[in-house]
Amino acid sequence: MPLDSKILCLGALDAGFNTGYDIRKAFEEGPFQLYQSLSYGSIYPALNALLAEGLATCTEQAQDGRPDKKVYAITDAGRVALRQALVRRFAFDRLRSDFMFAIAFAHLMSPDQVSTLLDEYAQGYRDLAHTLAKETGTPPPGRQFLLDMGREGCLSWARCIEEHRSALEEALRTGPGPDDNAIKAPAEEEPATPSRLTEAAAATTAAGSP
Amino acid sequence: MPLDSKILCLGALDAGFNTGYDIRKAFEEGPFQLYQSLSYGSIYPALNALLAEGLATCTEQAQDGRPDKKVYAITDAGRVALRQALVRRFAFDRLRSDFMFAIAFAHLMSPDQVSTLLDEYAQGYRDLAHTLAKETGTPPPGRQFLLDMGREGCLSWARCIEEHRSALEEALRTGPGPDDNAIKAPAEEEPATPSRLTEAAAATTAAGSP
DNA sequence: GTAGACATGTAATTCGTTACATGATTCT
DNA sequence: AGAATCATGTAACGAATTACATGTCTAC
Repeated sequence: MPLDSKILCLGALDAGFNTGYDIRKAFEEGPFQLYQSLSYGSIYPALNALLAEGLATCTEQAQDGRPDKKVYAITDAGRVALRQALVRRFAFDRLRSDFMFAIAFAHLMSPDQVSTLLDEYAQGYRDLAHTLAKETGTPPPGRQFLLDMGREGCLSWARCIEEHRSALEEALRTGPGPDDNAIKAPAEEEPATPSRLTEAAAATTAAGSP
Repeated sequence: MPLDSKILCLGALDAGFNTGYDIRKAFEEGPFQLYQSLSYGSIYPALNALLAEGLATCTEQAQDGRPDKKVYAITDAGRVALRQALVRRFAFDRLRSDFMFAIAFAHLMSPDQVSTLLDEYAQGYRDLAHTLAKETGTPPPGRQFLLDMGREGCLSWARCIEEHRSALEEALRTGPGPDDNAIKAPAEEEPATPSRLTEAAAATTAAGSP
């Protein structure tokens, strides 16, 4: 039972993001980007649900050039619900990292590919730290904590990569044939036919592109 | 297009986890726990798909007391498919942290609740680091990198919490009425009736429990 | 005796994302 | 002219978790 989209929206409203469009930005580029994600397809239905349950109010605002806006606000009932959700026991953090999983199989890649991957990965975290550093204003202590942890966490993760990559890259250079084991002796059970092989490779490539 | 369950299983097979049961442990308690998750409901169908596509082989093994085992092995075609998947451009890491999101709303909690939450959170990461430190053997350099990063990353995140919590806890003590804003002046638009209020609170509570 | 480890699998449900639909305005 | 920003919403789709179903053996 993780925090669901309704609670996430309620939190965003409490933090001062008051339209569907703004809420998405809060999770995409704003203070919550590191810790949760939420897209339009979840936000707008959630907002309507909150409205129906009396946890939020809405005032429509016509604008000069721009399309009409629906400005939402959290109600007292909404704050009660949010507080209630914050008392529950949380599922522990889950980092979904395709990068790290991939690096586990460095022995299947060329050393160059590994190095490029590590460059890109570390840079991604440094960029994230910079983005978070740009957040302005004087938020309440909790959100300040969020930003501080985000900045430092990203930087120290990037530093950690740089500290450990040399050992990895060294091991790949000196270790057993790093990349040449492309086709080892075929397994004796079920002799994978050439047709099967290409079929499988083609399927994988096709699945990746669209 | 994140790495899907088939690729994840392929990776686990390459890493030497060769039954559905073992693969789950690799993602639950083993070297991958920090970076990906996968449960039985995904693993067994994925394994059968890999078998059908010739990316893995399977030998059934009857056992003394225990139930029968299906021992899988990655094929050359499987290794090609895995390598192919590792070349793609990855979606950037996404940390799902209900803890951190909750702490953003520290101003809605009692200082005690915040402190308890932070204790629990930091301890969770220290425990994780210890679990990872217990991993034995001499894995290939990529998996060693995974373990090293995991241990240090968890520890430095825990340290980061301890370093920043004092500022947060201080701000909550000295700041504006920390917890007493339970019910502020009702919003003038849409005067939330008492019936609506309790209704909403009840609905939220009910939604959380089952 | 009862809880937990070992072991595999399926089906329903719950989610959320992606893509689509619409449309004016401003910046390049 | 074309791309990007602002702005809201829906429907189809995909993917994973949860719960269910089954059964033995060992350790407390």
